[in-house]
Amino acid sequence: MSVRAARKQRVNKVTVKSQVLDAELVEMRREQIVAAAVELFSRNGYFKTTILEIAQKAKISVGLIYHYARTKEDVLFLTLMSVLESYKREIPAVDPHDMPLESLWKALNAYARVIDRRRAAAVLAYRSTKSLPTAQRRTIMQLEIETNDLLAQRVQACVAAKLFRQDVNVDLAVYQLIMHAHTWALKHWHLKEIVTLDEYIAAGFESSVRASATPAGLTAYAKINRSPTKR
Amino acid sequence: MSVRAARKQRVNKVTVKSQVLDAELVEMRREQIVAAAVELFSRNGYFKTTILEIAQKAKISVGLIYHYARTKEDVLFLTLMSVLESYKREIPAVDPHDMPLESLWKALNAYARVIDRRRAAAVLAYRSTKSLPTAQRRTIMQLEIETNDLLAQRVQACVAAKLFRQDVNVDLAVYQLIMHAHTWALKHWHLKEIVTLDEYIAAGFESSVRASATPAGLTAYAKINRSPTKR
DNA sequence: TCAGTGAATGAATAGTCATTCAGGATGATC
DNA sequence: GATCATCCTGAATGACTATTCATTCACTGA
Repeated sequence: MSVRAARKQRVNKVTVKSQVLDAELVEMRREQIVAAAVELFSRNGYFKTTILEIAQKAKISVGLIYHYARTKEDVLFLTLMSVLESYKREIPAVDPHDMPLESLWKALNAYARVIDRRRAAAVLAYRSTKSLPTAQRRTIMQLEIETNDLLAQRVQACVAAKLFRQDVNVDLAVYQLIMHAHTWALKHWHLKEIVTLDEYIAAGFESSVRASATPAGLTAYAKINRSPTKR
Repeated sequence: MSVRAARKQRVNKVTVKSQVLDAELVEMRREQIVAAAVELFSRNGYFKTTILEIAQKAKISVGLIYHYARTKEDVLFLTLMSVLESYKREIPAVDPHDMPLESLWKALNAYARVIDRRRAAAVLAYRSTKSLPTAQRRTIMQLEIETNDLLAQRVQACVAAKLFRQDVNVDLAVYQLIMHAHTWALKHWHLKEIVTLDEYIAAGFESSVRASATPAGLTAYAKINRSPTKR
């Protein structure tokens, strides 16, 4: 658990109210709405997308959207939550057979690859989070921290195993990894010209290891680097 | 000059037309408008900011804005160009007395510090560039590349001096430095809790050096790291 | 068959805001 | 002091769109 997470404030779970009672139906309809919204928001931005367009793409009426979300902002919130949750979900649980460095490598890989698959959505999060009311924005940030913690645990394990120096700032190291992945989406227009995704991920991991590892850690890294685990 | 820049397409200089003839006046008024716009766009976002608000903050009439810009999008373009130009301007010329690594360090420092001073504006660029018509967006990207080239030259110098390995991907290394600085603005809400700006810049530089340097480079780095140049 | 309930519809409402334009002000030139 | 060029103003226009709500629909159970 990261320093930051340890002293996180209690955040009230922010939920979006629905007029519809059937929970299963609510989930289904919201998925439908969110699927349409992700696409339109990603392509045209939040403000240029109209509720009518979302309704049409989701094949429901304008009015129905307002049975499942109170405002357009609610739709944005549901959309961003769905995106960020998919990122978090994608990071695999720690495989107890894996060495700490391997485990970190796998997590970074998985994370960077979801970002790659949903690049437009990743950019959307940067463009639009600020358009949310404070409470909802905080919930988004909270989710981001929870996702980071999944990486933080693995970095921490590397420190514990003396593969990383004892004085590394775990939180900062995690942020560098996370942002490396985000950058792939944010600057894809340029990066795609100079490296492949695989090279890019490998370069980011190498940077991170070189910056933090002990001699033992570097040896372990050299081993991973040769093995087929690193596909 | 970076690989990318070498094969850049010729980009027609995109300019915003003005009804007013006096060039000096145009510059003055636009500065006035942009100053107001940066503040409002940064705080409230492009779409939530109205032309009326900009006019009031700039202490001119709504109509006058339309003498100096054809559309609201033009105002956004002028605003973003002004921000990015200020970033570029801030990177000092290479001091011929400096060693290559020192020169790179100074550039990163200067860059990260402008970003810090104008954090909200840096975030604005990420939020709003996509709201621009294609031609203008391309001009913005072009300016970003030109700024990166100022760092690329210095990284290249490190390679030439055999302080960095011959096989480093200069363009990629530059992007990591640039994004490190941007991240300070994008994730300031979290980073400010875990490091100071100085620590943050130093950490980014160290990562970069550790990732790219030859043994000679590491020695040179250790020297800089002790010297007072690194304020 | 029918009353009752929750879902779904989409036209109407109510506001907002970018953009225009008819008309002033100022100062230079003749 | 009349004419013209240039700059400036802000009320009026015309679109656009989030949100509402009166109605309709579909189903359930008795």
